[in-house]
Amino acid sequence: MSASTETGREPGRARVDRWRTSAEVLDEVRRTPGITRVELARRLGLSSASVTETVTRLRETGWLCEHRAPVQGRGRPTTSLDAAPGGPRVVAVDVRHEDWRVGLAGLDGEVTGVVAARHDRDPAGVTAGLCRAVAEIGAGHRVVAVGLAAPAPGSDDGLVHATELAWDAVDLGSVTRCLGPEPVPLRVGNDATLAGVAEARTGAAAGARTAVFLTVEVGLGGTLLLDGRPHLGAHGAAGEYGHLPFGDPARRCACGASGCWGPEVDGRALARLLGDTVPADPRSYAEAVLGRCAAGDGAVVAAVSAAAAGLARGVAGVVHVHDPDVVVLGGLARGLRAAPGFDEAYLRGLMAFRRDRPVPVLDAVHGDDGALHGAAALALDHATSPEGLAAINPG
Amino acid sequence: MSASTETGREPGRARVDRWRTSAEVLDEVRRTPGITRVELARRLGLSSASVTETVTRLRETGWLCEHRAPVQGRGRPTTSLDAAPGGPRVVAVDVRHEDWRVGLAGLDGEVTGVVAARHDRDPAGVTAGLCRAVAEIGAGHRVVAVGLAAPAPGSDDGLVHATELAWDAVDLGSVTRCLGPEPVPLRVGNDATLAGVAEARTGAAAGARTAVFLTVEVGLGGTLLLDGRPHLGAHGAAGEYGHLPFGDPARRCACGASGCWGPEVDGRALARLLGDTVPADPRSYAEAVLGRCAAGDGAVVAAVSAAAAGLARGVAGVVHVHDPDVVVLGGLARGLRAAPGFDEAYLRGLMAFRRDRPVPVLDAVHGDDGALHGAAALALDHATSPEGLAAINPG
DNA sequence: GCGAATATCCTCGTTCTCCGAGCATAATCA
DNA sequence: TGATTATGCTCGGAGAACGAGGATATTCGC
Repeated sequence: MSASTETGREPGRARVDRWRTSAEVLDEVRRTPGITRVELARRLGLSSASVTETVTRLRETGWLCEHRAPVQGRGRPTTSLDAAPGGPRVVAVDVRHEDWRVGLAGLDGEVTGVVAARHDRDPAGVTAGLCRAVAEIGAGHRVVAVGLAAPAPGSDDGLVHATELAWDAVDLGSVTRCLGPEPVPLRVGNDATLAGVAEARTGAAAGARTAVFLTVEVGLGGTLLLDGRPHLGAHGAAGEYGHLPFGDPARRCACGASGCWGPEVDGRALARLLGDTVPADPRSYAEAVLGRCAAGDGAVVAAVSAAAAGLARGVAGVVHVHDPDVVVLGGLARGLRAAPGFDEAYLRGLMAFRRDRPVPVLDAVHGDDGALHGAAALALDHATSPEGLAAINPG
Repeated sequence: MSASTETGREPGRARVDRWRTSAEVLDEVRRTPGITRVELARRLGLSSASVTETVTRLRETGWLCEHRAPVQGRGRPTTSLDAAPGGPRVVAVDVRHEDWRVGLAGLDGEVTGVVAARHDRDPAGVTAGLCRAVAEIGAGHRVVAVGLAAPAPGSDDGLVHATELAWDAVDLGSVTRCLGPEPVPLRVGNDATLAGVAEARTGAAAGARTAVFLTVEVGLGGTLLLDGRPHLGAHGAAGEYGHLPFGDPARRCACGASGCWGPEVDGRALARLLGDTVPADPRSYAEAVLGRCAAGDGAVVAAVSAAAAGLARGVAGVVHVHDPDVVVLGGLARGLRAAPGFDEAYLRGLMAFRRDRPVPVLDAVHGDDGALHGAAALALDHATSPEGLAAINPG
């Protein structure tokens, strides 16, 4: 409806469609590295003849390599498929409040050769620095897409609106132009969203059809992941779990509403519970408090437990709405989950029928690299889509 | 992972794939009845040659009919596509607490010839009655699928687990066997979910990419709709919005948790606010109260407004999480939305940046027929999918 | 150690979708 | 009435997936 500008799709459906099976094969290999040809044929419902054809093409285009699979029993041994070492690459970028990082990833999604630098939030400076780093990292590789994580909603045109960095519409499109004369597509995603994507692909929620990722930094954010893809909402603003009114209705939130969940579980909440003044940097304040909690400071333990209970109660509510396979907690939420009282509060918040088999609540495994790894996944998603493959392989 | 039983998909990918474009065409015609061939080609990126081929096939298989489109200007006039009058049909069934209804629908989704009867929740009796009604309504038509709405989670095997009807695993598969020797697929969906589907297809949320449907009966339920498809969750238990802890944490809910939203906005909440005893039938009690509210009874208006404010506050929270294009309210929620104070409480509950353009909150338009219409949509979804079309058209 | 059994891979000819080009058709405009 | 314009139809070609059958590489049994 609203995409009338994008529908100038010239009749080239067949050009794209011929890569559809290849895209599905690459998806399976990403999901299950080392998958055998036989298993691949079974999952996709392809005949062995078609697998031969498709795999041959993906080997010729550099994506896949094959090697003998360990023999299982009688019969001719099959081969397993993996990302080819010299294959196409994507560049992953994570722009954070005070620094940025750039890395390189292949089909397996592993980010290597990470380069980092601090920045002063000056758009021109950041752009120039990123350009250099991207060009340097991508040199000698066939870079087919760039994924970028930022404290900003997603975008495909390179315009980044990051209010936290005071960036209105900074054009980061030039970052891809340093890679060569050929245009390289750039995908931008929200950092918390992409951290969730990383967990859903290769982290604590790997394999989950429905997963919820929640992270506490300053406030609380997250994303609903369906088959590893984040639900972004109508305007890319979904996932504001921190502004569910689970808290005290009398307490105003900086967002303009009241009773918000986020300010009840982060560093500001801990300061309030401990009688401290509002911390300038709630993130590091909270880390310090969690450290004292682990050391066994009685008053601190009580405060952290109170925040943890508030977090747990809300997680139960979120479970009721989404019915996920798993809930993954990132950032400070991991520390709160470890606090005494979390599990009890979680069970108490669940509907009775769920208590026998409560939805698992797990710690994120990507840690600080979640957004960067998610950015690589975002770029690979594009590059391995039928559209992306068709764009890379003309003719 | 868990669907290892279903993967016995014999290499027949091509058999199914050849109907993919046909399925897309049928989807477009459902979305936009009377769509022209030119517009169709534009949206799907098809050449006119391919449109000719696909439309010819869908005319020959009875799905579509064509007639001259009103001329726009110069040039050869195009034709518009519609559901063929004599085309394939689906049967829609809605099983409710005390009665059931059965109707017939074509590609346009309009349910006609509805037959209804009361029942006593006896599985055998209901099955027999439905069988007769389905056979009678389907007689003389080419019925290609049956959709069934029930107060139960979805299923594809005909086994219905409806705790509210005290049905553990009632097999309604026989309902489709009355239609003839050929097996007809049966799809079962939750009634509230399907009411949401109906709104997302042809109701207040038509065209929305992301929509939220919330309905208040006894308690509060709903569903998140993505491109008209409900998010069911890992176990089909998603959408328990009524058990988000938006309410008073001191108030225990029958579900086992506390502070649940649902009991704060339904008939039980109204009774509490008015100082009445807990009503035996909260649904009809609430309707009576809403009637007195409309009549202007002061105390009643205050009570209804309080419940409406609780509903509105929670709707704002749900908006923050899902960022929908629209929120649709069904059941008693419509009455609450009309109460004084709803809009103000909704705006107050929203994050400040959303208040300039608040996500619209609209009344459901399908009324009591939502679940029945959604069941028809569910059946049509299956019948017009590539798999469904391939199953109907052998060879 | 060697043939039988087994499971997989590859080759070949067929089928079917979608396409582009060119022509046919049906309206408006002058 | 003919020029213009937009659309539909026909036809041959490109390419994906398939089924069948032969080739290949392993284990099993003796």
